[in-house]
Amino acid sequence: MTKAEIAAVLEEIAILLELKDENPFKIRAYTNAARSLETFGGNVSDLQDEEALKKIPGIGKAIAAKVQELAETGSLKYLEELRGEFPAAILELFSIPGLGAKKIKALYEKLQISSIEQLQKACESGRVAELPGFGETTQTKLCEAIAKRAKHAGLFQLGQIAPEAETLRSDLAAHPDALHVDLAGSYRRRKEIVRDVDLIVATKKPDAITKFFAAHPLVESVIAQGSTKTSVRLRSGIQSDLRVVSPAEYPFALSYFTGSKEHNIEMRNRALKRGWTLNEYRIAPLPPDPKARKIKPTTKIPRVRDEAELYRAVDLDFIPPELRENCGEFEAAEKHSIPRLIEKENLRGTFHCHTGASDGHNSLEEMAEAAQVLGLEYLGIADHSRSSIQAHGLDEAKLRAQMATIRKLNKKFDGFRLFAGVECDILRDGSLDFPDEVLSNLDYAVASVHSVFNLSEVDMTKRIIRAMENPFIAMLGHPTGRLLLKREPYQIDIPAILDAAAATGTWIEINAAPKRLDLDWRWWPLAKQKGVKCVINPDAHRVERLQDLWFGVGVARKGWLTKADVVNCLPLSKIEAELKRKRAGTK
DNA sequence: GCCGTTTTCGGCCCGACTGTTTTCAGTCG
Repeated sequence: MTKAEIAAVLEEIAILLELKDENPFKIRAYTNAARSLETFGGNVSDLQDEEALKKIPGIGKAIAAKVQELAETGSLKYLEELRGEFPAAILELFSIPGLGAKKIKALYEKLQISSIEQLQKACESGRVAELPGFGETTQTKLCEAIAKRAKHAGLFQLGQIAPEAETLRSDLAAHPDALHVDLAGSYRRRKEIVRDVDLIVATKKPDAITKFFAAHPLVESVIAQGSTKTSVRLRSGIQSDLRVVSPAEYPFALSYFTGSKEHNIEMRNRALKRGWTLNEYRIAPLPPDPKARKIKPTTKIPRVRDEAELYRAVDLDFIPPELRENCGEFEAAEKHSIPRLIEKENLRGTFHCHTGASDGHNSLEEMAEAAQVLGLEYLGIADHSRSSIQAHGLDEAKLRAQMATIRKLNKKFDGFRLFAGVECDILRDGSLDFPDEVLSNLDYAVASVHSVFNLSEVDMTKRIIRAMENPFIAMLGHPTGRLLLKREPYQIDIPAILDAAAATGTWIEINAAPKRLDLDWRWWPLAKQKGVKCVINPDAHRVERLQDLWFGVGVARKGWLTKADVVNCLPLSKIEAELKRKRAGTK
């Protein structure tokens, strides 16, 4: 069982406990444990050691034993017992907005409804509106929600919604009554998957901003509208929430709605320890507790005009939004050891791009031109190799021809260079699609898996490590092969891959295409610790997509990487020597 | 069920919005 699968089981337990009307804090404990496990950087094999498990925050004795049982046997008796108490389809009701555990329980007990289909019938016959706590409006809304369910599946790739999010931000920022505007939420934290788009606006005229937002051309329908919060559905199907606050409240609102939830809880705890209460509007002194035996000393509340001052108020250095996942950022901010994270401007070139020669859309000249417009000093061309038939992979002759064209083009450039490479398929047994004498003529090669995804973890790991051991493979492309929200990663032992990368001097790619963002940010602190170098590549198949590098930088920042960790932050004058290092045997 | 500078029991973030109520429960983030 994978980590993600085990986390999903814990989530399911939480939902079933909710249906049983269990102690809400017990429910939260399971939800917390699931989240904590998802962000845990270790290996699945670590999950079989109860002592190691208990060190993960939010996992204590009881949950550790359950995770261990899952990791060892692939099933869990406790879960089976819980599942036995409700029909299986009842869980799908949680995907309907407006329905939570209490209402679902009422529907089940009073009307024996345990699936979306049954709910739809009951709504149509008017039986739902008759239940206590329900009404005509609720019944109509449920009907609408069921009809729209497929379109609003609720999860989106970051890159899918970035254009809409940025448009809303800039249009709100241009409004004369908007004093500050920011995108918050998981978008600001650069999570690879987002559920909604959060916007915070500081203003003295909240009504004007709210009206402007609700009437924006990107808004399809208004879900809820109050004095401080407006929720809408955008044309793409994603939900967007706007909060309007006063300028004084702005830093608190921005911080609060940026999250993550786990990060916020820790922030509040830190405020509580100082005798304050922190919410989305302000820091205030704690109201006196009549039960307290002695009066708690209160620290003077400092002035907070921006997020940096908010962190300073609780004795922390500023924490960049990408790190706010409660994964060690508080310890680092306390010790003044938050690294200076990589920025988009640090990138000087990139390596994994395609042209019309394989499955891309633009010529070498067009790709080179676009890279220069972005301010890059070099661009590596890595079209597909011959085995990738579906992507019109290049045979040896075509590859040689492309190489010759690149050499010729390079004579014309001033202060810019194209590197001739290939995205070489890793075949089933770990051998490469081209022999060494072909690879050795290129400036570099990316090795990637594009076929036979269903090997066992052991075989897949061996296969990829064998490819990495080839001296002409400079970097490993999209290491897990995942397609976000579409295809699961293949089974692979990432720590072993990282060890091999460190031992062979092979760079690991952050594939910046929004559908991949692979290798995932959660692994990079471990990679860095092992001395593995990162390379951020857009895997661009057309000129516009070179800009996906921005998403890759977001992943690197979430992975705590600095410009020293990312090889393509090196200028043209230094990168060539780095490319030759591995094939020369000097790592 | 987890956790610990109010610590091994007794807390556990908390405010906005909606709809069904007539002061609040449920849902959501």
